[in-house]
Amino acid sequence: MRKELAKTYAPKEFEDRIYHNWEEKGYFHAEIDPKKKPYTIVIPPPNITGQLHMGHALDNTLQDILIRWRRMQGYSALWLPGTDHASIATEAKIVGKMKEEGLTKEQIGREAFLERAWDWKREYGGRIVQQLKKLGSSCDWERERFTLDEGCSRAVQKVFMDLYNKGLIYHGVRMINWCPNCRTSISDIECEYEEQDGFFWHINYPLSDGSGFVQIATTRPETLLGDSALAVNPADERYKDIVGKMVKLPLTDREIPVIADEYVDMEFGTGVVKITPAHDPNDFMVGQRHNLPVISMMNDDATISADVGGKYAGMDRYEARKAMVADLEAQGLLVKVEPHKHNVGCCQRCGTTVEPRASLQWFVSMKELAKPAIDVVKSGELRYIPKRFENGYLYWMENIRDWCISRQLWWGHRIPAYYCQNPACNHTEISLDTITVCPKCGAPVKQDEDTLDTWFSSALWPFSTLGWPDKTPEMDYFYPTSTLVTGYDIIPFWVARMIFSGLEHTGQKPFKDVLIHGLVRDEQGRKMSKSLGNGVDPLEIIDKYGADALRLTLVTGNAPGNDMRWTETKVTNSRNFANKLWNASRYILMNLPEDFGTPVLPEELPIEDKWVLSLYNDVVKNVTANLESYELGIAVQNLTDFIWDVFCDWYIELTKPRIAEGGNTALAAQNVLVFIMQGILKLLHPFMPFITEEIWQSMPGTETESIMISKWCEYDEKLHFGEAAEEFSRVVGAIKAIRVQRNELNVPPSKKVTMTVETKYTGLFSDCRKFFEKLAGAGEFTVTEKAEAAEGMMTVVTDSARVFIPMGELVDKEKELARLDKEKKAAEKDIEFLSKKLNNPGFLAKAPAQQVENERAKLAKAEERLAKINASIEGLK
RNA sequence: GGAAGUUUAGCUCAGCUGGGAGAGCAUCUGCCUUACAAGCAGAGGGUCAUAGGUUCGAGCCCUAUAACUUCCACCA
Repeated sequence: MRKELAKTYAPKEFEDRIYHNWEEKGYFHAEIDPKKKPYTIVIPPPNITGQLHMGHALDNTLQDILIRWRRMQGYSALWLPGTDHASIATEAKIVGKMKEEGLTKEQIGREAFLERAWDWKREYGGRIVQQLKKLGSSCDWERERFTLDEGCSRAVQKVFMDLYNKGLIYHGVRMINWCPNCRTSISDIECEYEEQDGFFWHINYPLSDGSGFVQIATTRPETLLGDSALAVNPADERYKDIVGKMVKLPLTDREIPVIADEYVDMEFGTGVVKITPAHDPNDFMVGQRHNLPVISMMNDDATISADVGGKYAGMDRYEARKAMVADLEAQGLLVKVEPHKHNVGCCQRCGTTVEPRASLQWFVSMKELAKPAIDVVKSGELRYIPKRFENGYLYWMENIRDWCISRQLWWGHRIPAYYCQNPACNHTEISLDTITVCPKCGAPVKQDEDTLDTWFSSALWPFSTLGWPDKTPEMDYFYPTSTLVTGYDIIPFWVARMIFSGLEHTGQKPFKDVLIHGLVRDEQGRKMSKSLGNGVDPLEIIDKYGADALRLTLVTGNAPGNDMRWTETKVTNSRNFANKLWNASRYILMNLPEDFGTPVLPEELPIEDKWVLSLYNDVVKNVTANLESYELGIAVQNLTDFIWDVFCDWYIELTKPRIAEGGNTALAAQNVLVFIMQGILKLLHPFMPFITEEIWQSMPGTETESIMISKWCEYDEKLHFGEAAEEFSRVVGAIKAIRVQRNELNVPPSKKVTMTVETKYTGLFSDCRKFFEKLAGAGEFTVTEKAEAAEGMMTVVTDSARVFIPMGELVDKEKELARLDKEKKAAEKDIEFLSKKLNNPGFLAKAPAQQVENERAKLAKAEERLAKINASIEGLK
């Protein structure tokens, strides 16, 4: 039983119902099917702390379009969904919540804390999934995964162990970025630089031998407590004599040497640098070269440590800075203070100024892993769309630094390293299973307290979700995945790491294509952000306009990799299009006989049917080709243009007189209408899944109960009627030209006028009489091979016809002549342009034959038009 | 300091391998034509940032310049 289509387009009435129905029927589920080719997308797992924003909406719309399209094409299309545990973000949320209760995580301990975190995950982790469903995402929810679930955890441990055994993971003291607020290390890319106004403090360090002072300049005077040396450039004549001498470190009783190192820039500051190996990456390297002690002067929360802090111990870093500067000034060691703009590293998550810090952490050694990941892109085996994003990727990979993967957090994958507590053994064992005693000496072991960077687990996402490290049928069938869709902002964080991880652990690239999209910005082109409060909530938009309108908006006029601006008028346009489609369907449905079945195209088709079928057929080809090349914006443009301009504004109008007429001509029109409508719905389904389904289910003769499982359209040679299409465009051209003139003379559309058409295509125009009546306001209508212009007649000239319309006083002879003269000039200009081209020997010799042929045809048309204009002018005179 | 992107109609943007510039919105004109006023029929509006070059032919390719944006690096 077909469903009646509601009178007005009200997406809220059916979107949720349809989604539930799809889910119930299991259409989202992808099975391993040897008869089908696989097409796989793994979702960029949203954070469990996240709420759906426009970036998600765009990202998931693109994925859903690709998946739905491939599914309809007959692929076993798997869209594998899941969420990310988001270690720092989630832990911060839990810690924040506990703070409200007056608790810290240390107070309740690791186990209780993790319990709370899991509770939180159970309660809120599914929010984003529900929101993705609102968008229409056709993910295989039966396969939903979580980066911290058992399988993913096993993959993480296995990878950790393998890399460790290969010597690609090491435990060591290196310079890392420390966030004093999150109380953890963060990786280099999690550190964002921000220009801040600061100061340059010039400080005198007294020479130990009392022979004077050495002036240094620093932006972080408090780090002086960790100084191990002063450094000058070996080539610097100014300081030649002091190299090797000792200076007294102010505010302390330590003495430190003056050393010489190439690293020092003679031009900058005073040419003398204080070396603080524990708190600056460059100083750390200088320190290593000169065997300087690494003196840590700060605690985890950026307070001054008790070991070296003296009276400043326990003070916050900025408090200490103030106090120390005051003390230096009091001692006369502060020379001057200059304002200084500099870039300060900030924690990507919380914005706190990070503290560079030498610290014992786990690292992935990157050089060797990066190499195949570079090759696979360079060789074109794995491609970015658009290609330009390969530059940034390759640059990053070629200049890769080791990846700090340990985090001083509890929510995450605990590092599977066990340290023997027997100092004489001191063995480190990496184990997939929990162990309590050292396999070497039998002494008790202690597991590393730290967890791994969230991105360590997301790097394995394309294969950990398919069952790796086990050899699963899923791995065999769905891996490597087909397309990864994501924004350019996480190429280094995620895409790059998946690529080298996939190659290293599975021996295969994790995906074939990476489709990159841009950011959705606000109306003024600013990034949407929480702090600016300029974000647009996709759920509100769905509520107001429907998910289809939102999806269409996000994909229309957007090229891969480009940012787009959000404006609400774009959504209303999309909604208007949906409304158009809705009403076109209503027109078709209300004009069908009760017993209408599957549409069948008659053998003999009238010319307008051939015309529209031909154009439709082209759309099938173009939409498919543009989807193939990831030009989703162009594909949808092809579709909407055809549906609105050709199908609705022309073809449906053309069918009205035929349906009124009844009989065979009506029946043919009904069949063509339904045939094309079903095709359009299918082509549009990936972009606008809900409305197409709702209409589909009210269409007669559909091949499947749901459009989701219908077969994608294919270009059909039998529907190509090139000549008929060309011929019918003459009629369209004439109707358009008549409309222009009527409009110009302010003739109301309702006023019927007498028309005499002079043309050599008399059969064609006679057959199309009803269209002139319906669409051009023709009353009496005569077609002849030879007619004459006369007084009081409007003359409409096209390439293929002259239309004479007696308008009485409405037509002023002089004005008519002037208008025709203008058209004549235009035609002459065309002819001149085309002749010049065709008389150019270079053009004739070098342009492709088809091009020359096109230009000749254009010239012939222009000449024909000119002849008609001339004849009309003569006739009027 | 390095790299990339953008610059096309008043606004937001398309324009795929080079063949006389497009859409939507906005503006103006006329229409409640029995699917749709969330609509229909029309109109106006562009030295495709600038200067060179390649080519028979350039919005598209090359070089330089300018403005804006972003990413990377980060000098104490």
